[in-house]
Amino acid sequence: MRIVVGAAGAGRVGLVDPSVSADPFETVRVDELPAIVRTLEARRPRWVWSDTRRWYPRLLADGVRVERAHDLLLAAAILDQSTATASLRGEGSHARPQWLPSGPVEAVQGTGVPAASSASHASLFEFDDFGGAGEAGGAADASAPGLHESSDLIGVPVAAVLAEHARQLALVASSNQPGALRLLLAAESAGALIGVELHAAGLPWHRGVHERVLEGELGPKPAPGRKPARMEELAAEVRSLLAAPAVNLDSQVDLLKALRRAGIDVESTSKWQLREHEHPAIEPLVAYKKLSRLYSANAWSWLDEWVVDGRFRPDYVPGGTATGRWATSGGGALQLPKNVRSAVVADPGWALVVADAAQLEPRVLAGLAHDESMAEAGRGRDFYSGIVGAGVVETRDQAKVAILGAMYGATTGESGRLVPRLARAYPKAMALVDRAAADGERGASVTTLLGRSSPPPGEEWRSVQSRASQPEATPADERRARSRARDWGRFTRNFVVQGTAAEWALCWMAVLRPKLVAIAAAAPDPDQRAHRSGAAFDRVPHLVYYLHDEIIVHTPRERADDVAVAVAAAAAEAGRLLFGEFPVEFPLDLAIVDSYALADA
DNA sequence: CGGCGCGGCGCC
DNA sequence: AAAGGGCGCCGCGCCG
Repeated sequence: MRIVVGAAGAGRVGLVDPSVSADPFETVRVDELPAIVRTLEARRPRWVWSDTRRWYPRLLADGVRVERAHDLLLAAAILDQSTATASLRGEGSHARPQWLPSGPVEAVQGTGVPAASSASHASLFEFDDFGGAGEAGGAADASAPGLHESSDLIGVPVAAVLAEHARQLALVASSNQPGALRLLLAAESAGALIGVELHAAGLPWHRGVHERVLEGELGPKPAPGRKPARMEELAAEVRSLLAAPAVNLDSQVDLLKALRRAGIDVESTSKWQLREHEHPAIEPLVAYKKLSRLYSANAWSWLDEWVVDGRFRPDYVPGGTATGRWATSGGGALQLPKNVRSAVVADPGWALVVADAAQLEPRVLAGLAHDESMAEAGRGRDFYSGIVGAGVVETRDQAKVAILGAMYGATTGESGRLVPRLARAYPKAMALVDRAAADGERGASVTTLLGRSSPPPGEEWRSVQSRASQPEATPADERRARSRARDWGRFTRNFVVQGTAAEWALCWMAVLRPKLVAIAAAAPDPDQRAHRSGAAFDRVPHLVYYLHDEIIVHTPRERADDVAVAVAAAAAEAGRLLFGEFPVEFPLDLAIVDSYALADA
């Protein structure tokens, strides 16, 4: 059963069961929505709405979780780009509606939900009607090129939502691969629910532990306007050793001049170039840069801005990148330096189940290409050792750079030299990525296993290519065109692997999520008040972090073993959803820990 | 003053 | 050790 949700006049929401009628079976005030959703959820519907990131925080704030959704915004971004639907879209009934922003998925402003509390959230439901007054008029603005910060898709009339849902179902049904697309849209929509839940739940963050890390590396918190003591010391040392008493180490231009005057022949100030030179100033300079990064990105001001009541709540953007990986907006959640991860600490009585998929991308490639030899190398624990065991290369490090080189399109260095050996051992896998690169080089789209397609190259790219094919093209034109073509080919080569890996990860989480709910239900908490008070995650194991191929579940300690079993089972199920009975394995590195920092050990 | 491109670097 | 793909955030420095 599906229930389509949309605006139905001033301050009201209409609920439609499309299998029965196009007219709402229920119309409620917006503040009544959580209650009715909670009731109807017992029938396990798939909720169809314009934009999960607009609708779901308001429900979750009242403690209402939903199991299934269909996110029209994310689904449209996939369907309107996919080669699987290419022959159908565009005209007539397949035209994308004007209320649906085109272009990449962007951050939604103002979805931040305060820490779960029992306060009334009625005010969170006040939305502008479709085309109504105020900034939300963007929804009715046919010229709107992208997703305006102010556009508010909860104001779209339920009839328009229903029509778009029908359009999408028709596109899927008449596509080249309806089964795969259905799975992708379900997984993408589950990801949207999870993204909102990750924000609402927050990552448990221990300010004291974090501050001890900072003091250990940087020294005490500096006074306003000052830099940390350890950075000042290193800066003074560098200035002295470069004989450049006034150089500003934070200025790339300034620093580069000083380095060259000191006889260090570098073209940039990047760490890897510096490391190729011998000079006493280099070690303290690299140390300064590392501390500078920590100080500006993840130190005291980051703590003040991002950690509230012991939780880090980044804004996740499911579908935020071309390949289907997520992005985040603010907080840098996907770039947390390893040395501050010790601050991720389970609540008392709780544990963290940390799991990452070992060598996910090469395994996905083996499955995509149906390369039995490559899958065989991954059977068991360590994929790279399997390649060594098969006699393809001599060392694990070689296996790793060769595989990365094959997936990223390396042409030079050790990686480039090793790739041909990989190609001889695993011709099917190599042919798949080579084909993806060749498609990209001629400007064609490539498509993941489940049907997400790469964006076309831009106008500028096409004009560079067409200029090079003119009779009067110069050798420089041709070189430039070849170079740009190969750049795009490296993108499409990686796209199919990275994008399909993102699909695996979405399926992993989508399968896991109801298992976590079931674990809580199987051993109900004696104290039920927490649920009724509106806190969605009290006593329930729940996802608190997601990083491309890695997840963290925060769970009552006595449920941690069950959670670990569920996480592993979900990984195996995800493999079957994508690759059926093809024998590619997806082993996890999994740990039950109090602190994220302990999961690496 | 804010906006933006860039170099650099954190993560996968 | 970097190389090859995907990102976001920071400070700097230039621009209007």
